[in-house]
Amino acid sequence: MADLMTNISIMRKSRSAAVPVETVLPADELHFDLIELLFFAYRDFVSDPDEVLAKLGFGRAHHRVLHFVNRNPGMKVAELLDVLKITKQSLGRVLKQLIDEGYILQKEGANDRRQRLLYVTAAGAALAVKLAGLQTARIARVLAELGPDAREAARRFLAGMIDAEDREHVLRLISRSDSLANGSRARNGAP
Amino acid sequence: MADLMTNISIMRKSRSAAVPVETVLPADELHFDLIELLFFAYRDFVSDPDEVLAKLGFGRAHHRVLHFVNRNPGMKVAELLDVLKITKQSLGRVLKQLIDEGYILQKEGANDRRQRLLYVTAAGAALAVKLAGLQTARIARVLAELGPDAREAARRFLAGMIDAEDREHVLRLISRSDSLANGSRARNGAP
DNA sequence: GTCATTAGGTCAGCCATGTTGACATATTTT
DNA sequence: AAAATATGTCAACATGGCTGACCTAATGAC
Repeated sequence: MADLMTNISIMRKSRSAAVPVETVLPADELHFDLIELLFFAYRDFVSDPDEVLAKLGFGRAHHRVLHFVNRNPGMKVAELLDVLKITKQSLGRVLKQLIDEGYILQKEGANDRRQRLLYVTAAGAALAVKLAGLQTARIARVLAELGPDAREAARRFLAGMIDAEDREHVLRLISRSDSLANGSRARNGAP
Repeated sequence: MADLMTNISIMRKSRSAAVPVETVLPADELHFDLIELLFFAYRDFVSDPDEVLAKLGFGRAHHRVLHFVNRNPGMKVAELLDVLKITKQSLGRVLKQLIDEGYILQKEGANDRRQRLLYVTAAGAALAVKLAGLQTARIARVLAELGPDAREAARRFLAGMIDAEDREHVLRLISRSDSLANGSRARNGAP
């Protein structure tokens, strides 16, 4: 623990020095504001859906599953596991409930009959859109307040925050969903 | 559940119509990209601290407590509860561990002796700074990639995402911490 | 055609962190 | 003296992560 304090001492000294010292991470440049803003923003960002979900006996875990299945109709269980980065046992619990209650259904893969491709039902799509609508309303209000460049700036900042190794994969997922979701939802809404 | 589908139908129709219909929330304007970017960005944003904390037997809950106490030396338990928006029982569990393991300590309030004012110890400050440094490194990389306006744009976007009722309070907390943290950490590091 | 691999499911139990409700103690306020 | 406040604590429960073990069905390699 003592070695950790060394950093602090270095940082204090660098404050009084006229020229910047080669500090590991100057305390005065810690982005406390953005760290805390991310915490508060995310907390409130998920709070609107939470209320709706609670009435249905669902939680955030259900929301994530429903959201990504809605956005990627026909996705494989393995893909969903990869996106959510949870274990199949954790996924299994919430997925089973969503299936039992009629929000998601599975179809055998055409090529590979081991696969269980995931689709939202009509009710599932409705709920997913309702929840996305709540979050969109919050986002849209902010973007309207901030002007035309805010959206792209937010996109770039958030995309940059993603782990470099995952970033391309995630961005591809997001844009692939963009093109898929509208066309396929109409066809596959109740497959 | 049927009434939920009404929205969908309206939205589908608005797609094929030449003129925009008065939709509740057009599906084509749902901010799916930002919704998902926030999910992935936040997930990775907390992942670096998580690894460090896990080695110490702590979790995210400990991180939040340590962070805000470090940033607001001498804050009251009630204030911390208000910021974190959890119950005192939940807080009590993690706070007790942080105190027992020497990262946080309490002092009786000078005016009101019922109060237990919270301070980080030297070890607590070191850990808090270390964790903030990890998150700062991620943020700094992004800001450097995006140019000089990115920081203010991110601040505005994230601040706007906070519930309107809380926003002023939170922003005051963040700026109050800015002015407090540096001066008081030196004085109160080991009170 | 057999066998290893893959996709997925399931059971059992543990852990972290949130919740409610009830109650205790010390201190301050009225 | 009584009421209100700040904090702590016990007990019980829910959610949603985790590991480990084991199962079926289907595919792919040889």
